[in-house]
Amino acid sequence: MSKIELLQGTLDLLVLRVLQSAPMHGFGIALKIHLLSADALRIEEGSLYPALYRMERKGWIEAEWGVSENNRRAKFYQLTRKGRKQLVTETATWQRLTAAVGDVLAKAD
Amino acid sequence: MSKIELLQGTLDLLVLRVLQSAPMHGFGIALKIHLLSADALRIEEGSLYPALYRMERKGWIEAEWGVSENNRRAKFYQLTRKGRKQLVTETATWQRLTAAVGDVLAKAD
DNA sequence: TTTTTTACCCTAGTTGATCTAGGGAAGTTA
DNA sequence: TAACTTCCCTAGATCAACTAGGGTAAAAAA
Repeated sequence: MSKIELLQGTLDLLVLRVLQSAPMHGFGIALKIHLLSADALRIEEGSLYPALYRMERKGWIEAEWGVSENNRRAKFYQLTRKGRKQLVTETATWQRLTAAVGDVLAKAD
Repeated sequence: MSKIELLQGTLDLLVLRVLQSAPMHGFGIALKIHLLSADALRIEEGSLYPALYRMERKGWIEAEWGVSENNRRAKFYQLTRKGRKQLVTETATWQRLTAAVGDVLAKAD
């Protein structure tokens, strides 16, 4: 039995959006999403790291090893130009789909 | 390469909501969602019928064979008490998660 | 100084919803 | 009678997310 803490397909969007504000390491991305969503969204590491690889492979983000605020070894990700474009289209898709679901929920009678 | 026309996890919610207004057969459910969403959501039959079985197996809906408006053999589904409860909780979850994603999108800077 | 905790990264294997790509039957229209 | 529409069904593929681990090194606690 698996808990669903995330609408499937939104993780990429969330990561892209958080990275838009600043380059960040994986652990930090998860933390920030958790905080900004007021505890509503939890990103499991087993979801996050594979997602980061996918996105890197697609050329949306790129990584660089560095040292974190806590003096730990960390991989910092930042958006590429392609990633910025992707963020725009995914945001639009998100708006369109959620609006559509909202319409059905509101008007079904 | 697969097109994503739906946020994963929303199909059950949409079906439950549409059935709340009236019992309906599968084909009609798909049509109604398509119409209400102004063409934004398309339910493939290969997604819909397995979903209906799942939901029937979970006791959220129940089926009865009948005859459609077009004089065709059709299976009419309606919500059970359990299905109505499920609709309430899934609607709440939907609101919570989309609001949370909205927060991240809005406040990430 | 040793132990425990925290911060960070990684991955193999499973699950499960959705899609693809069909097939079939029965009524309607041409 | 052929073509089209409406309606139902299913096997197999895909792929994102989850489970459930493992590892290293710094920091904090004992």
